[in-house]
Amino acid sequence: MSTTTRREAVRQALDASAGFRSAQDLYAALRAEGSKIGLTTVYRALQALSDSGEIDVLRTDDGEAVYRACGSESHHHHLVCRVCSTAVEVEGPAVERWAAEMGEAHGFTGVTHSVEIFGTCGPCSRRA
Amino acid sequence: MSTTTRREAVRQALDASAGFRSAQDLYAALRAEGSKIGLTTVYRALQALSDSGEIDVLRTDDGEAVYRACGSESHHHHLVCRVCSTAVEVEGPAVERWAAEMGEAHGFTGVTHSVEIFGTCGPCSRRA
DNA sequence: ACGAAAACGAAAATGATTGTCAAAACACCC
DNA sequence: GGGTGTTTTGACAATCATTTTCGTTTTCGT
Repeated sequence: MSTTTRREAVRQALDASAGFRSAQDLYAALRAEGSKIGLTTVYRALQALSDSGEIDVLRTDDGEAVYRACGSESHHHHLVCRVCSTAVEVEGPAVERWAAEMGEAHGFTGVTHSVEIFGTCGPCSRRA
Repeated sequence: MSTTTRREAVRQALDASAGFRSAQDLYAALRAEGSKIGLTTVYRALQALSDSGEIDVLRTDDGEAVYRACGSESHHHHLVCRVCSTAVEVEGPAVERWAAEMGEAHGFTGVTHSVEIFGTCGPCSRRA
């Protein structure tokens, strides 16, 4: 195929969806499209993509890792639908500042934070 | 004791530590103290305690669930040390408001959020 | 085209968490 | 004290996402 091959296929599969998807999920989708890709490779591609900061990762409540290709390369957070897992990128300068201040105030160094907002999106709410 | 003995044992083990601990971890600690408790029971106790809101749960980056007995019953977040997992409870009214607003602005309903701050605490920083 | 190095994929291994199920602890009544 | 039904418990097996392992195939530089 084309360039750094299979990784591209995974990235495209992610680009094609608006929300977060699990590795197993992406694997199934790719196989369904006829790709002969292996599960191992999907995991490796996702690992590489998240290491290089090209995609975002988070953990669902039941411990499964889910991934998403994001529009902006800069720091941001997500508003995720519990039902269809569609995600909207949001920013909150105040939150960044607050987190940094809290860390400093308690003598912590190398402070980072994780913020996710969950809810049911409009369409899914109406459908219920 | 009305509220089962085993659950109490787990709660006390949690109370005794300042940070987040994993189920496996607590199980090992209890066994080390001579308790004949089973792993299954530890999980059941933690489940029950978190269901009733008596303890907080979060997932580490590698997907393991960790628990903590918190001082306040009200909504709050944590500043957690990456090294020793000691946790400080913090509040951020501004963050709560921001999360709610974001959800509303995008037509989401039943909005909740998860916020955790990570860093290396003073003592652990110095030790490095 | 040729060999080293990197990428692949199938199957086995890992490790946390959950399900099963029979035994033990308990409650309540006689 | 003895019955009897309910709840809790824990050893062990089952699940399931994620990792490892390890040949095999591709990619690349020359």
